[in-house]
Amino acid sequence: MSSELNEAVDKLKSSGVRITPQRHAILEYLIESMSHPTADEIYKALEGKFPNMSVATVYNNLRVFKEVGLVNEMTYGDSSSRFDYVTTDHYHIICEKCGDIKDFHYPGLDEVESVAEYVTGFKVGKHRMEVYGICPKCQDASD
Amino acid sequence: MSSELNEAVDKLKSSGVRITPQRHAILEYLIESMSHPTADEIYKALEGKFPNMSVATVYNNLRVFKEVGLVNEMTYGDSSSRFDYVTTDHYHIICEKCGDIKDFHYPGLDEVESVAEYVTGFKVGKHRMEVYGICPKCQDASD
DNA sequence: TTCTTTTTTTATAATCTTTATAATTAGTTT
DNA sequence: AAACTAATTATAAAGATTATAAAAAAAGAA
Repeated sequence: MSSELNEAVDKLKSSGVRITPQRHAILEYLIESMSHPTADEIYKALEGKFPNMSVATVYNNLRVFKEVGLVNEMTYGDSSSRFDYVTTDHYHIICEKCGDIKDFHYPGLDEVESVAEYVTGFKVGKHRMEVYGICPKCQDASD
Repeated sequence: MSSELNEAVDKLKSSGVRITPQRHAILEYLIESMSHPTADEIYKALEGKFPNMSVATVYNNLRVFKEVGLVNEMTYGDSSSRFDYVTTDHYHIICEKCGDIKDFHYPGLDEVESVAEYVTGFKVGKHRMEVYGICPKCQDASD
């Protein structure tokens, strides 16, 4: 079991959340797969291990993880949300052709937050940013 | 009729898009309301003028406007997309309590785009950013 | 352990947003 | 006006997510 998974489980326990087999498996998948799956992808990926698991369980637990701060929900124009296991600060870059999502690191946009706060009078909590473009694979494909 | 609406109509005409009464009304609402309405809000707002208009018409035309570049679709975790009439470059700040969305100006994040491009090998096209916080009204309300 | 209580999961139905389809209507072109 | 094209309407369908109630599992108390 990866140390990240251990930490996540500890964080859940200390928040008073029970670790059920389903929860463990969903968390594990989120961490190990290193991807940004939809709820349905998670559901399908765990079908083998839990043939009787309900989609509702996936959604319910993703919500629980979100509330604890372990998971981030990301929404794009198309269809379904994607879920991202929260690690160190990073942003996402998304391919407009194939939909692939990659992480990239960049210092937090603190200045934007303070300007926004000053200009609008809002009390700023967080921000969201993504970059869109064409991934290397799709660039090659169109040659 | 506002000059912005005129410009928008011209842009549509020169893109070969017919100006139907419904299209005109949807555009007008987007520009004059100064808000970030959902498709359904637009539909309801125009019920008086067009009692027989179909929701599909709203969606269809929002897509047309998007393709021409007049309108931006914004998706958040909750329910439905919001549509923003594209004016000068601006970002959005969103109240986490009441959902209110305000514009604020900030220079485009060109550096983030180039870093992302360099690090990931993507060919970058655009980015998206929003700031989240609590609006002045909701701050007062919780005193 | 056994009983009781609470939480979680399952199965299913319902809701809501968005898209697809086919028929009708409106607008353009000749 | 006739023919053609595009837009709108009405409706159904699809897809994602949430709600509900019953069953199962886990935790706590006696």
